[in-house]
Amino acid sequence: MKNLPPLNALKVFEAAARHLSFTKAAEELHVTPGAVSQQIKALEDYIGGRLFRRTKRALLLTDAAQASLPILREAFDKLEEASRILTARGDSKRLTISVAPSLAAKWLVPRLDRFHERMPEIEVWISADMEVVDFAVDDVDLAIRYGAGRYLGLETELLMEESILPVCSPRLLQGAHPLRSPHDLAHHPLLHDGSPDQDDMANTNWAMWLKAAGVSEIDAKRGAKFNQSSLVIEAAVAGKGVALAKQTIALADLEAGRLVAPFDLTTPSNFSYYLVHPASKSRNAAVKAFKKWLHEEAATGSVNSAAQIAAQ
Amino acid sequence: MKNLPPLNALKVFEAAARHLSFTKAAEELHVTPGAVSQQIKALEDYIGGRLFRRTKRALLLTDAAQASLPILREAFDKLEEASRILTARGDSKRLTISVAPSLAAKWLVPRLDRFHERMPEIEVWISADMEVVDFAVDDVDLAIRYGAGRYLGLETELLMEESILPVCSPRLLQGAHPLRSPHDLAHHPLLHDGSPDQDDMANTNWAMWLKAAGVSEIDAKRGAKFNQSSLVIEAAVAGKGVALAKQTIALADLEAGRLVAPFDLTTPSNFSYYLVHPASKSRNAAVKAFKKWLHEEAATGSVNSAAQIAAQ
DNA sequence: ATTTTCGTGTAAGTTTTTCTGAAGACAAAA
DNA sequence: TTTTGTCTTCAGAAAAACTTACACGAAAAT
Repeated sequence: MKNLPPLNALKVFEAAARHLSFTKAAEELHVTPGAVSQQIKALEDYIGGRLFRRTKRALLLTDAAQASLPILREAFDKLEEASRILTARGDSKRLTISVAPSLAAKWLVPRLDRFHERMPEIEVWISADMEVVDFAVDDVDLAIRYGAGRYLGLETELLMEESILPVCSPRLLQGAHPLRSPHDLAHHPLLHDGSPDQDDMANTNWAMWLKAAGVSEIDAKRGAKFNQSSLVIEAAVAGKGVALAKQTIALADLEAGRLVAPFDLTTPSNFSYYLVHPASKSRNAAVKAFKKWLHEEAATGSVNSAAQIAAQ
Repeated sequence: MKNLPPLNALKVFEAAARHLSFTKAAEELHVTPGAVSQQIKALEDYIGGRLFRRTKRALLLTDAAQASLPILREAFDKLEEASRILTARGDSKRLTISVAPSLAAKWLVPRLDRFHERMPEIEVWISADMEVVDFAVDDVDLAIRYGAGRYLGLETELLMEESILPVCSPRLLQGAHPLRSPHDLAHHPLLHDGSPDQDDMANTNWAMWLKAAGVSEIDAKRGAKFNQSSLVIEAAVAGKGVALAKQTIALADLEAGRLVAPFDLTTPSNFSYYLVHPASKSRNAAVKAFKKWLHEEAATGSVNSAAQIAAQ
């Protein structure tokens, strides 16, 4: 019965008309300018006329295009509204995220208010669990996992890489045995990260680190061991010794000055943080929005809003 | 900036919700029920909830889906309106069709009012010309050509096949030498279709026809020759002899009783009618509508509106 | 109570559409 | 003039949509 125009072409046209620039529209839509050009051409073929007057100076809308624009905007506004209604009901605005407790405490939670600012209508539930979740059983929409990136039957994408570095309270830089070189570690307890997800490959334990640093006289087994990365950090903040910490987990305390990195020797981890979810969740609008935000946070690095704002 | 839902899925949902049936929606959209089911599922994944309650008895809308529906309808109405505005300007509502004069006179023009009824906003211009059009030069949107279907660089699709049969005025069935068998043709002038697009392969000229009918004693060269198929028909209607006519061109006069087919011997032509246009026109809404209508007319066969209505 | 019919759901594979990447054309800015 | 920015075009790649084929359950028919 109906005779609807090509919808995606209209969407592209609306963006191009708003910016009066194919390039800008392409950016907004996250496609190449060529794709925009082709969609506009398709719509022009469909209507049998031009939408833009391509003058030497600039891009101008034809009268018909100009006239259609307000109506088009209304239409898209209504589509968005309809989408909002559909998305808002039931449990759909609750997003359940499964994260390891340390990453949750030291990385995700400190940033979460920024996501809430952006999408106040999405309620985020953090499920911090040492166990690996079963998407089929638990009602989890998205998991952030630290590992090698192989999760069969699930869609996986890299969120950020991890690296390892020694950190300690700034107080340890002064005092009887100030930390100046790796050899000074002899005078301080070592704090070990024994979290179960610990990368058992090279360079994430003190033995490996000391070897890489060329220090042989220190017993790598010395000191306390913690089963969560965040606890290692807490111990270091309390001045209990020098922790070999995950950079990501230590970041907030480093920025706050509660921790310092005494040596300029950071080694990459073989493990990284991955976003993992079942294929069906990949189309979910809330999951998409949260993933996008996570990627932005990971790219920004800092926990500080200021840095976040400056980066934009 | 914007966060639009998947537009095609919304379109499918609107149709499915309106019919409360995936199958009906599939018919309306000219796709299979499976395609509808998948689009609905995609939208359900996107919103993270269900759109339909699948009860044992029937398909019911969820509250959210129900609530979104009126807004969705408004949105699509506005999109249609925008499309109308875009299509209505300039020369876009004028469709120029290139047709051979005989087909124009005897087939297309008698039916054209039915297209006008359906799409009153599209103004159809008939360009009846013996010459084959050059789409680049003439401002032609669509051509109907009689031939073998090979037109390089242009999109081509079969409209209908042609067949050849002898026709004459009903008066020739009575009188001194009534036409009862092909042998009776000896007493009547033969009318020849010498139009330049004439199929030069077998069975479209009297010599071939007579041979096929097993008549050897008649001189196939006898009688008048016309350079347009429609003129042959006119001569036959006027009782000037027996024409070997294209079925399509003769149809209107046969239905009106001005012509009769004295023998039950119709032979297919090697040529057919093809719709031809440049690739860019294939997306044009007006061209699409006209092509669709042409196909329906070709399938219906009859010129009569009554038959047309009955067939629906 | 079976069997048939009808409609939805799912999987695999194909077709169509859309997009990218690379190059070209053209005009404005340097 | 060269450089830069923007639109356009093309072939090929990627993604989306669709078809075909079949499974399943409920309603209708036998």
